[in-house]
Amino acid sequence: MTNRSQMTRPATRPTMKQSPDGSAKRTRQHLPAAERERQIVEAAADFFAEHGLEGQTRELAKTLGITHSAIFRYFPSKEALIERVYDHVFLSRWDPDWRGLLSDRSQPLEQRLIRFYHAYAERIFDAQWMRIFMFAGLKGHPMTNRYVSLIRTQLIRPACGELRAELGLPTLASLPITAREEEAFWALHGMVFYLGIRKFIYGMRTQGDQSQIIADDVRALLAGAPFILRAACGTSG
Amino acid sequence: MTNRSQMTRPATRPTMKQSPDGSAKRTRQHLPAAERERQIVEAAADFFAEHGLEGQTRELAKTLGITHSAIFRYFPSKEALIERVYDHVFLSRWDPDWRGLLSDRSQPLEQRLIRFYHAYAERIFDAQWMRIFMFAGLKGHPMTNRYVSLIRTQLIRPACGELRAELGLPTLASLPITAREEEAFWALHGMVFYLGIRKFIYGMRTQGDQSQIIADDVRALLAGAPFILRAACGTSG
DNA sequence: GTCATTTGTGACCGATTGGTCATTTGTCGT
DNA sequence: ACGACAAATGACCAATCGGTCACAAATGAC
Repeated sequence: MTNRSQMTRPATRPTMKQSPDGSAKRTRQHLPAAERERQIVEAAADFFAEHGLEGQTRELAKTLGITHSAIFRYFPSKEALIERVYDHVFLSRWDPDWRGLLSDRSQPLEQRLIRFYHAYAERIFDAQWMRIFMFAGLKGHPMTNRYVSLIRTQLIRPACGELRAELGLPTLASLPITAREEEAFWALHGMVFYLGIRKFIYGMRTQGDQSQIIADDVRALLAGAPFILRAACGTSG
Repeated sequence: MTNRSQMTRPATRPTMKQSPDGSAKRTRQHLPAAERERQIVEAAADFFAEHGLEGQTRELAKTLGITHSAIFRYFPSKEALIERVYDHVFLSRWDPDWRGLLSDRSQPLEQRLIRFYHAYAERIFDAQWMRIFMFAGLKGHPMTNRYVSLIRTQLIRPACGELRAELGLPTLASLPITAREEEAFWALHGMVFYLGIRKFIYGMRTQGDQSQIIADDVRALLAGAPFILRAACGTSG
């Protein structure tokens, strides 16, 4: 479980008051609405990542030291809270600069892909992202489709174009992209993504240098891809 | 959603009786205990695969045309039913012959891996397997760990040994396996597995010839693996 | 300090949940 | 045809769920 929440959340532990009998007792704490809302979303992201989207609001509230009624002051329904969690976890974790990085022909494609997947893994390899994404996918949430489209238009297809250029093959504009060459880069994506699955869904402890592994993955694919692309472009299937 | 259940389940549609007023009315159906139990497990596999392990027993019962009380005649608790579903879905979907196939040096490793992953995909690429496995993983069920161990001992490590043999590198017995070379084959596994994720978790419609894709994946990895293995064996890291 | 504002509480609601059990009803041997 | 046994039902239970609301209690402006 990530500790990001505890690190970014300001230290607002409930004040303690001394009871007449001497026992410490936490008093009710009133936070500014905006701050409390932030806290709830962040805590909900951790909570739903761990317990699934069916986790109870009462238990979530307990991790915040409030009652579940308080949550409904900020969100009209649990579903609305979950949508906010989606936004919080997924929105703008995709760096628009990555699109430029992939097309930067001043460095070899191998280097670009290694740099990209290094940065990408850095962004999405945590329990919040990986697990909530899986929960959402299993639930059939449309967010999943939006994400897949993003990957295809911003990563897979550009990468196909770049590899064609590096191999001196026709451009995507002149020769339509084939399913087979798209699949080559989906394969690379799967290699990296599966690292995250093993770690955050299977709960395997990671072994080996992740940067090394990602670099190996990229090099392996680029070693085999020329054969695939030349065949795919030749037979167009 | 797979139709396997409907195909293997015998045609035992409830008998219809004519009511006095002329409307058709289904009568109560008494099945032999063993047969009903089989039906419940198979229906539960489909049901939980679609709705998740938190799906209600009442709804599951509805798909069988019985009441949820009947389920508890055969299973002491919902949890017990789920365990039975795990067994039904996962047990003996791993073909022990695969271990021999991987070590059959009468054919090149490329062919062996392609044949293996073709058969493997055939077995696990359905909604029951893929989705229930993900649900179980997210839940932290120990079955996941057992599965990963199986893959490692029966697939990853043997494959590493075979590739070393094909490249004329030291045997696993003489030079310990490294995390880096294991990761090479986890990468291949991830490529194939991610195909299933896209199809059954993301709900993407498949495009392209799956056999072709798997063959491309294997060839790509084997094209890049020699570099990885030689480096890993040389530096032992 | 005082008081209005607004944050948070706790009791409550109705629907849903897994699970139980006395009763009903199909099925099969005779 | 008929009884005995097993299979299935439906009413019921207690716990849990998301959500509401009247009220209590911090907080900040003055």
